[in-house]
Amino acid sequence: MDAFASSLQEQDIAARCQRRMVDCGIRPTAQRMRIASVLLAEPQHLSAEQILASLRQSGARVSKATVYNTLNLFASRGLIRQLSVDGARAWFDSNVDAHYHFHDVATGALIDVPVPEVEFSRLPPPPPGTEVDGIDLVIRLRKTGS
Amino acid sequence: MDAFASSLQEQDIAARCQRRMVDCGIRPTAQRMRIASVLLAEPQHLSAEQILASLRQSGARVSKATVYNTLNLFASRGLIRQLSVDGARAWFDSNVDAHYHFHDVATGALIDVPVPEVEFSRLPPPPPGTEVDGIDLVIRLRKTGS
DNA sequence: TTCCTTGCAAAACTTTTGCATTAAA
DNA sequence: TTTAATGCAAAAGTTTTGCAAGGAA
Repeated sequence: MDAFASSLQEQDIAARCQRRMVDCGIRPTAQRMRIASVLLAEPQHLSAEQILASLRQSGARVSKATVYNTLNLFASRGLIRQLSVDGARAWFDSNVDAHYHFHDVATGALIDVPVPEVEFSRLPPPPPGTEVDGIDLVIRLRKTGS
Repeated sequence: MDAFASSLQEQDIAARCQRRMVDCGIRPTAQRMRIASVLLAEPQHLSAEQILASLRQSGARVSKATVYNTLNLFASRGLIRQLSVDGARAWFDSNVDAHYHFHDVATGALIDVPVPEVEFSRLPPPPPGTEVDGIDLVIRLRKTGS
């Protein structure tokens, strides 16, 4: 049993990470397991630096380059999803099911919006030679009254 | 008459830029006029570096810092709109009227989608204490068949 | 004079890359 | 043994900032 998966819950997460990585054709190395276990522990949005900090705090020995390269690998294989909500940095979403987002610009908070909460009664046809690959919807929020 | 506004059309653009800057409470300095004239010449999406290159090519003497600072000023005053479609860099949209975008991920092309082309028959209520500040909708496109 | 704006260079920040080392199949 | 993954440092790319100089009110 690995040191980082000491509790039953952590073992569950680790097992699920490994299964999903293999399903995505990703070899589950030690570092990739650590990174996946942080991000896939629950539905959440984390930056590369947040993930690196979390790994360091838990004593894991993972380099910055590996974190970035691994997150790019995960995103390209569909294990996670990369978001562009602000220009400052990339956010990685552990929820790859189709969904949208609320974005509180003041706090930076991102909140998932399930697909059934949004209905389009009209959408433009894609330009000739193209088809819709996906829809990124971000509902920007401000504090009431401001 | 300024060298950069030699044609009648350029004078029109310059006059419109000046009017809009004053309306937004922005003092129309020489550099700001040059930057606004590039971006506001037509509805378009440009990066800071593209604007800088365009200015340099037309012989304007504007520093990189001023381009970035001015674009941020314009965006904060509502003269232009900053877009986050890819993580790589910020895009500045000369069209501040509400609208959405197609985004061809392969080519990077951004195409405006007018508001009437999209209808929402259902939207989630904003979380308590917040209200909707705006809706960013990006319809990602891929080449047909790929 | 006073305040605002600009330019330059340097710094800050995020992300990528080259390459030697290590680990895995 | 052969290939793939990792770590480190350096580089690359974008954006911001400190500060001196210049320009407008």
